[in-house]
Amino acid sequence: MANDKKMVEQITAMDVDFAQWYTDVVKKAELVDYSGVKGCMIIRPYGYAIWENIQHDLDARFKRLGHENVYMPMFIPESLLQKEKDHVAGFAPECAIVTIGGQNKLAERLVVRPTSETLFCDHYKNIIHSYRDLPKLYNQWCNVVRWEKTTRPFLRTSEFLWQEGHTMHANEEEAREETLQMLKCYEDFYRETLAIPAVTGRKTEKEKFAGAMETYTIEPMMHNGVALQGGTSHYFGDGFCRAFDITFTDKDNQVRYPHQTSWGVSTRMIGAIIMTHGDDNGLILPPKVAPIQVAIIPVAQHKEGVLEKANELKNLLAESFRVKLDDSDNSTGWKYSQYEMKGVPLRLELGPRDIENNCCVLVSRVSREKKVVSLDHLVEEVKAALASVHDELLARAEKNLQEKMSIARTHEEFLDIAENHPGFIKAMWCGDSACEDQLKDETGGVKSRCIPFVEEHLGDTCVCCGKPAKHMVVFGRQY
RNA sequence: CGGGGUGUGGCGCAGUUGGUAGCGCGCGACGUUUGGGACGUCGAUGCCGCAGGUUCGAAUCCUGUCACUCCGACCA
Repeated sequence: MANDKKMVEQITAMDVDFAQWYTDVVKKAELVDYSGVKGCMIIRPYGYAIWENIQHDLDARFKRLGHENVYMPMFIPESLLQKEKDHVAGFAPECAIVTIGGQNKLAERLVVRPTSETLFCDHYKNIIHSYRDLPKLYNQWCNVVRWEKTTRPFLRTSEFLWQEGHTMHANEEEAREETLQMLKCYEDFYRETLAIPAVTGRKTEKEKFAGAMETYTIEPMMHNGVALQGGTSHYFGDGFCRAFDITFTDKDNQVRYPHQTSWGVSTRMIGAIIMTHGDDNGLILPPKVAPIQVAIIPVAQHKEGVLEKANELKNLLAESFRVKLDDSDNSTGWKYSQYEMKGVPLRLELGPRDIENNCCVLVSRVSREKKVVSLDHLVEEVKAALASVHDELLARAEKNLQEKMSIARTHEEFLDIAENHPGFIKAMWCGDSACEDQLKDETGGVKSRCIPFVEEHLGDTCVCCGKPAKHMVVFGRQY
């Protein structure tokens, strides 16, 4: 049995065509189907179950930090969206707008929410009056619509599912703290739950969210070296509050504007999982979000006692794990491939020989090595095997991130790396967005990802213009 | 928004100089199989993207239109 042999012919190899590989995996693993509306995807049960697991984990993290869930309308009156000028300028080009209700033309057009800052502000205006009303720590799970020109399942879709946290604070310090805390929350989630390492930091002026004073971002690197903006956390200052006239009376009897944050992650994370962990045999799911953690495959299931024993193991394991016993009449080989394609982290094979010896075979999706284990300590063995899958995935992704991280000290070096070495590039930068534009033009799409929290001193001058450098920036192409 | 490509059973495709639609996979039944995508027999499935036109006759030729897709540009 050759481990390096590609077992699944329906999936295009990564090296041949990464984009096609991605599309194949998304379809063959039954995560999505295309719908009749451009850019809108049907998230199938297996894909949606991943999202549900993500939600459960993240939601618990948010609540532990004191946040409450709410639900806002999906329609925003156009005038409301226009209250904050930077915000509307950023989103206007990609809004879907409802103009007819029933049979009648609407008096005011309704924008299908691309994000809900304005709705939250409109509501906060009514419920925030005193410092005693602060902080307000709200979150909502919902869908949003952004009319994208080019779309790809999970990575960029016209409609997507996400969570958006919107908080209000009595002062700047507290709001800034919240902004950073939530980015840290995302970073922990990415590592601990998705097994994905990432670069984190602050967006440059040019890449900031429309209307924000600061945007912080988490930027994981995909297997092919391309970045994915994996989540953002924004500090707004009091800009929206001034535009929406939200005020409160502080302890000292002074009327003040609250300070605001928002933060969000979306179904795009599923795209990050696919492109970070997947291989030529298909998807590999981090155990903590895998809808099926253990697939039990009976061997020679028609033989006396095999299915009975398999069911017994299923019931035992189901107390601690998400388990599926496949007793369909597909061949065992077909089942092996099927669950590998769908990224199930652990396979358990059980046949007559195993039953005779009171053991079974565990196969990790990452290494595809078979390990014979005794049935006496099965729960512990499975637990350890799943933990090891998580660790291996994280280690592998970290290795990829390090290997594809380059340093550019000169302009020529930057262009050479951009051309010949896929991945992130660390370089010094003067702070002028003209240099960002120039580098992007010259390289055909390499943009600043962020100014990392921990900067290194790589030199004194900007990699683009040669003027004194202000920051170290991580650059890269993005999805 | 510019440039290219593709629309034919569920999926992937073939279809010659116009003659009334085929293959593989999948699907269903039965039988044999079962430790890395098994095999045989039988069977079901088509407004050939849509609308016009040419013609005795159009999947095929002409015009228009719509959708999808890839590469740019734009964008979280």
